[in-house]
Amino acid sequence: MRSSWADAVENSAGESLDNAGTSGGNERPSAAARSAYVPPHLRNRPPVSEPPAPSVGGPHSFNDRPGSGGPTSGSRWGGGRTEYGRQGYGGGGGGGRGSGGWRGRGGWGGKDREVNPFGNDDVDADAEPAFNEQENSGINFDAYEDIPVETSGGNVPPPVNTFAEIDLGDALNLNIRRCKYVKPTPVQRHAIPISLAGRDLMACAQTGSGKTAAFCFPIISGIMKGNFPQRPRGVRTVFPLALILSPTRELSVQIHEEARKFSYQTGVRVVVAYGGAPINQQLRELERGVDILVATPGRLVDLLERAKVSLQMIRYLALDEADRMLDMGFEPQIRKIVEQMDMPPPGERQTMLFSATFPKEIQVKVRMASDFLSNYIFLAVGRVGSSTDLIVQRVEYVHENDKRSYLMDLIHAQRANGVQGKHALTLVFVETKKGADSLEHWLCMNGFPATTIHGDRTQQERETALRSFKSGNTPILVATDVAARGLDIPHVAHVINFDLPNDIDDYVHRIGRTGRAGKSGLATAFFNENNMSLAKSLAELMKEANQEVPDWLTRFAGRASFGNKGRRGGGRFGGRDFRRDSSYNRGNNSGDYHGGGGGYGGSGGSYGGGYPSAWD
DNA sequence: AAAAAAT
Repeated sequence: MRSSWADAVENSAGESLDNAGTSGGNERPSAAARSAYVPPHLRNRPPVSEPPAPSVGGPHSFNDRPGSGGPTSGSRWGGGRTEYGRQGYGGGGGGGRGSGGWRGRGGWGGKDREVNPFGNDDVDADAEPAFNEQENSGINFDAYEDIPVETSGGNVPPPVNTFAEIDLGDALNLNIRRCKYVKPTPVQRHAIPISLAGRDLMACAQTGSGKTAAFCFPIISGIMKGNFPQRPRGVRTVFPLALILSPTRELSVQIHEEARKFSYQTGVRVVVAYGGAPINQQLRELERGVDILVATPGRLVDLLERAKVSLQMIRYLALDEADRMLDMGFEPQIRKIVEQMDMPPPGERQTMLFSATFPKEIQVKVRMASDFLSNYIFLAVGRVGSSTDLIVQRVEYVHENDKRSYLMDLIHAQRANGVQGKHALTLVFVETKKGADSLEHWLCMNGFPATTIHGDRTQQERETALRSFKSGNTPILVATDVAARGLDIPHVAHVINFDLPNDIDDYVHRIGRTGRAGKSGLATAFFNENNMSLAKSLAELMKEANQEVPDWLTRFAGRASFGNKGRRGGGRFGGRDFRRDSSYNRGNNSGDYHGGGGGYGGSGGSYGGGYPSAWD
């Protein structure tokens, strides 16, 4: 009954933007309207009219590598980009509030004016934003109806239904309109009031559901309205008020781009710092003043050790992809930043942890209740577009040696169906950096325009590859897990797990690169004997998302001898508050959380032993 | 075991 590869791709690719699978949908934009959609983060770019004509040099002509004859975008620091570091605009400039900190030195005034991150369609801050586009927000809100929401902790502020209900301030409200956000997504509805109330937060919301805005809005609003002590001047150290950490450089860049839009003409300045790029330009940006610093951990530690940045004025700390930030590889760095530098302790700062997944092990191991958070609220918003029916998930048994030929079938089917191109991007995940290079080379040799992103490439190559993919010039991107989390790439129609990850959470994040903003997508996985440890959790995840689970996978999942772990308390939500798990409210663990960090509010008693665990 | 993240 299951159809062939080619059928699978044809069927899903043709409808991948239409078969959202939810009821209603009568207001879904037409195909024509959709193709006119320009995602927020691309609206300030020069229009990509036509891809450069492929040079006659063969398959490599689409490659973005140096000397390959592909499109040559300017490098971030090579002067090719126009949206950064423009000088000589004359004086004036925005600055919603004229007090305090670096603004005393001139703020946006002086030589440079704040560059409009919304591009040319927004000529004047006072003018009515252009609302003549077909789409309103790019978000399919039909997909967000009846999302299960779980909150726990004491005195949880009630959710809001509109942005108007929240007093975020005029300047920020204007930017929300410029972003064409008409109403908050579920995670925003719940998280923003919690955050505005000053509460710490651990938030689980599925991929593509608007987490960035959920933590940016309260931070920007708080900085605009807050009265902060004058920050030291005349020293070469800068004192940001907010810190946003993320696990990859590209994600930090993306968060920075979003945050710049949200903070446009609010007087709040956002700066990004990450490795692999020359530090001097980042230092110059910092010295011009910084309220919100977006950074990757390594570069931030470097800046702290050089005393270029001090965290002693931090009032807001946000960890995006927080479970990744606190896993084995990152935890020491994060602890150093959060606990061993000059950052104020929990309670004196507001801490927000966001992720689409929150394995219980992370919550427990790091003991975030007492280490990172103070009297926090746990929020879980059911997955939309990630492991729901918004993403059609397929898994096929493919031996290692057959993978390339299967991949070729998939891509051929897409091309034959005429859906390859700018609006049907294919993201292929592999396990290793070498594997990524090798597969990219093979695809190019076979006439398929592919590029690759992984940690062995230079930062310039990585960013060029991502741009080339996003623009559709190179509609196939081969990636390692560096691209698994957080990246918002519109028009990814198909995620292929050429090599499956070992961890089901990584799978969730990977397939979440499609089905963004309530749109649907397709995810295909190649499964073989090397992936047995994933069988049980994968089968459970797919079943939970109403996906068709092949019989052979169900059989593998049932064999305990494979050391299957199952889904670690994932359940209907992206995660759950470990405080609700009875096993952590008994025995020697309980003291860590009830006695340690000041508890978690008045309703704590209801989480005593014996709480029925519907998810374990 | 691999990937990511400072130089």
